[in-house]
Amino acid sequence: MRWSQTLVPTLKEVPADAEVPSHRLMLRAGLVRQVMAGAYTYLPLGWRAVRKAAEIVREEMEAAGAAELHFPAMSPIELWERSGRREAFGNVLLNFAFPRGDRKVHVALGPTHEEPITDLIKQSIASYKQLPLTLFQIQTKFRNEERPRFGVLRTSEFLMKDAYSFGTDIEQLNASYDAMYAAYCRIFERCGIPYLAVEAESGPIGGDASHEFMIPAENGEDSVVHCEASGYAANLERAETGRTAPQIVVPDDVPPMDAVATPGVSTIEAVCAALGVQPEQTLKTLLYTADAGTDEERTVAVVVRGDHDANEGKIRRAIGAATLSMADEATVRRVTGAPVGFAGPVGLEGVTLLADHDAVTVQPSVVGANSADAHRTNVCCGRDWTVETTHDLRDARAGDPDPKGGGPMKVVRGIEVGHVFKLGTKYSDALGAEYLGEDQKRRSVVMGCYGIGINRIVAGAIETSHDDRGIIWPKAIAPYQCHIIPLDIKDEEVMSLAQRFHDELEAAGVDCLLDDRKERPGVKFADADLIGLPTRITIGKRGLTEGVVEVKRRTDADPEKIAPDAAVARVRELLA
RNA sequence: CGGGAUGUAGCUCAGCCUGGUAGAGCGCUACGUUCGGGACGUAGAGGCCGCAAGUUCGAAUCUUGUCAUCCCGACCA
Repeated sequence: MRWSQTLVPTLKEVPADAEVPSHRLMLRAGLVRQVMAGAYTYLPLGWRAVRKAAEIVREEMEAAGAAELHFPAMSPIELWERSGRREAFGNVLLNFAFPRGDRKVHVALGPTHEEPITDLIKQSIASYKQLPLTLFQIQTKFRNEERPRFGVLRTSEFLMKDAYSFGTDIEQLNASYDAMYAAYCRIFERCGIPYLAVEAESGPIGGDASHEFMIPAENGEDSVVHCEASGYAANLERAETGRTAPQIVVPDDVPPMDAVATPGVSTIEAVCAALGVQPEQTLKTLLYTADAGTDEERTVAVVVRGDHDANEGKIRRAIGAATLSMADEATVRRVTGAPVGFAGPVGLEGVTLLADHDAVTVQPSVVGANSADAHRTNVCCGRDWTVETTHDLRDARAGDPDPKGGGPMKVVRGIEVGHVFKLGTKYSDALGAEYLGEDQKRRSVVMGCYGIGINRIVAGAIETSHDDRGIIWPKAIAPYQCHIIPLDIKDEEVMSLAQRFHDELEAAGVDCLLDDRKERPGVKFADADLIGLPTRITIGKRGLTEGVVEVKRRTDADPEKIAPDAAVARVRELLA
């Protein structure tokens, strides 16, 4: 491809709205342009990279035994009502009605495609003999992001590969899941991006097992707890800590507990300022309502150290509740006799009281007094309040012991590029996708679902691979693999050699961008570094008089001078 | 949805406080000189100063409203 025949609007200056490196570079290198918040146009170079990533995904999906199909972006809102996800997605689900004849058609734009595909399976699968089956598609998805950000990393419209597996039982599900997991590893390896497979909560979609594939990156939106020694990796919501229940020891030199007036002081920060203590010397008591609206509804008080964050998933599992939410203000008043901000474990009644492992080692501690505008000091667990045992109830932190015993864990940021999880029968139950088993019984199909954000592969690659001059593309997803720069486009020998390199490389399957603009060398070199194609051939009059052209990788500091006849072979070697 | 900031040429920004007919650099066009890491000169093109209402003889500038974009937080199958 000649530069003059495509559109590569590179930018010398950084657009003011771009903050993260991938966003700035994608704009500067002419890969994308913003249309509105959360929606981007992919220009020729950016789109080529997306297509290359998508093709790798497609190949590996097919190699793993999945068949591609394609859904419309729109589907009837009823489908989403039947599964209960119109409600669950809320404003995230883009949906609208439009007139058709004398009636209204109400559609949703797919944020993912569990509903349409389950409906399809309901219609097409009748027997266990047709299972297992894995289908996938690469499609534009729509989600009304409340806050789009980080350029192309978080948008309201994005390209996603989603695959769904259907099986008769858990064994078939597990086999499909493992095959997808392995395919994902191959995909990210082929794309040349670093990744981490981390244990994850399966979230509102349900299911009982889930992994996220993350690109470690400073600007990632998610936190990953990781131990290199043991290989343990989990996202923050999920990460266990290797802590165990400590012995509760009451120090014998602590004076009796005392009440202090703390008018209007309702946050840990304010308590510390008012009483001159550190957050880790305080305890916070959080009130939750478990299983709201059921017979099992109850109030739960959770005590964690002042500087720690409670983890709702862990609390929910500790008490075996199906749902858990922060208690409302009325409940807090009823239980503690005080407004929000003054709860404490001392004398708290009528609630299930839970404490995190670290909470009982704060001796003495500062806690809320369960009365307005007051706190207690010199509080000791085992003396002034007590629990039978303690649990792991808080978010993991850097330095926490690894549950696999590997040693202190680190917390790193990551960009989620892929997610695999076992759905079970949530959607097949809701939408009636059943098969007839060998035993003559009808059962719901057991499903798994597996997503990859294609745009995120591209943005994530740039986020993790660039320098101060521009992008450094991994070979597999670079828009072109070789950048050919004729320095003097009016010189016939230079130009015909450039064209020859282009044609020979293309014939050999190496795609090339030939910079045929009438620009000064400095401009061409700077743009070449910005765009960051893996290899570059420079052809100049000066070199030709010495009988050489220059070949270099984007990552090389200096070019190598070689005979023109050897250039094509050299480039192919460098790309191999 | 809460908090903060910003909208002036294709891009980065000045001008606004103190109202008087719109500026710079980069980019773009033409010509000349240059020509191996973002050249120089000369001459040009390019602006409902986000939008609306108001105050005023007069608004980029003051007031009110509104829209958009970015950042932090909440949210995020």
